[in-house]
Amino acid sequence: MTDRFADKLLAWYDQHGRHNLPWHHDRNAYRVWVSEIMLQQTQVTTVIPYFEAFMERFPTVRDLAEAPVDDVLSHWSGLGYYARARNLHKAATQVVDEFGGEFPANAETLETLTGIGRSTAAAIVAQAFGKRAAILDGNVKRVLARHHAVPGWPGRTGVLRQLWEYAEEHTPDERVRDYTQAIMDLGAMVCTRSKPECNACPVSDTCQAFARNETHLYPGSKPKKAKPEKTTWMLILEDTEGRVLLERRPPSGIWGGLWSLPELDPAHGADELQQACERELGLECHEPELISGFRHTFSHYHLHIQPARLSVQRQKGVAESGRFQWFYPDQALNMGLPAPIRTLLTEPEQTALL
DNA sequence: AAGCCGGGGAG
DNA sequence: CTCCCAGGCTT
Repeated sequence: MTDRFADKLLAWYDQHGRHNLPWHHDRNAYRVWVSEIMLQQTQVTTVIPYFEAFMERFPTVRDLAEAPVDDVLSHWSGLGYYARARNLHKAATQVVDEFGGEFPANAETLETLTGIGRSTAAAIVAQAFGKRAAILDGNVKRVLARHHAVPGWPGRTGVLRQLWEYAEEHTPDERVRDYTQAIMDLGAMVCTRSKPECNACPVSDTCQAFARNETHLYPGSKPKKAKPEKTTWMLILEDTEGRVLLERRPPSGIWGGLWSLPELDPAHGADELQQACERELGLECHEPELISGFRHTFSHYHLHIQPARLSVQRQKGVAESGRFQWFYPDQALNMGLPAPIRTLLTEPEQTALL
């Protein structure tokens, strides 16, 4: 490239970039790696408090590798995409067992670690080791799609390949660490999704979308499809000591590995909950108290959650075996809970009359 | 190539 | 409400 894209970006970054994010301090491969995983599909402002707490609890990759996965999930609770946490824990053991606790300094080897793909590997190589590597996250996709007027949704293979080519082309040999931060900062602060501040952009003079006054057309938007609606009963089962029953979710699938409330099929009417609890959970309960339901939206479907509280008078065996366990409220809140379940257990719930 | 996998910020 | 965020894995 002869348009000095990187030089202009770096000059802007020196003046206006974000130089004080938590993972910029005490920079090492471990901290960079954790931040990159947390930042996948997650905004910076959301990540910051999670990153701080996580580093307090797991200061090194060995601390992480030696920790119970439940401990890792509890620190991920509310952040979403929990496979990231499971993969992070697994990768930590890989780093310790296969690489003696030292992160590999090249992208190809980093990609053998669970949860690290092409862009994350490049980010670690550049940020932690200062070696040349091209990244392509959501910010960079938007900047490059506009700058080169690349049509189409970046989820399409051809569009993605074209963007990777531009990403490689613009990545400089010098100051790669600053450059990767600079192009992400530009995307986050100037070349924003809506109403970009092209007046403040250091590369607007060579931006094709800006020249055509068509920044709003790039990048192409994702084709949307309707999300199915699902419904479930969520049971707040309390024993005589004030403990609540939680169920560990299967290791894969939605909320994989997290502790959640026992559920019942929505085909059951409210008047059948007592029987169902006894038959399916082995719990003799009092009358259910219905709590106002709410809708929770996932990336690919909506879930209507209908909570019901039942006092348990006698256990007849089944529960407290395998995946079911009783917790005192403060214990429960220290577990890896899905965000809506945490809210449900925390907020003073409004009760609806049956 | 398309689906799966969360939760929240911002408009 | 919609859109998308420092994506990767599975099918």
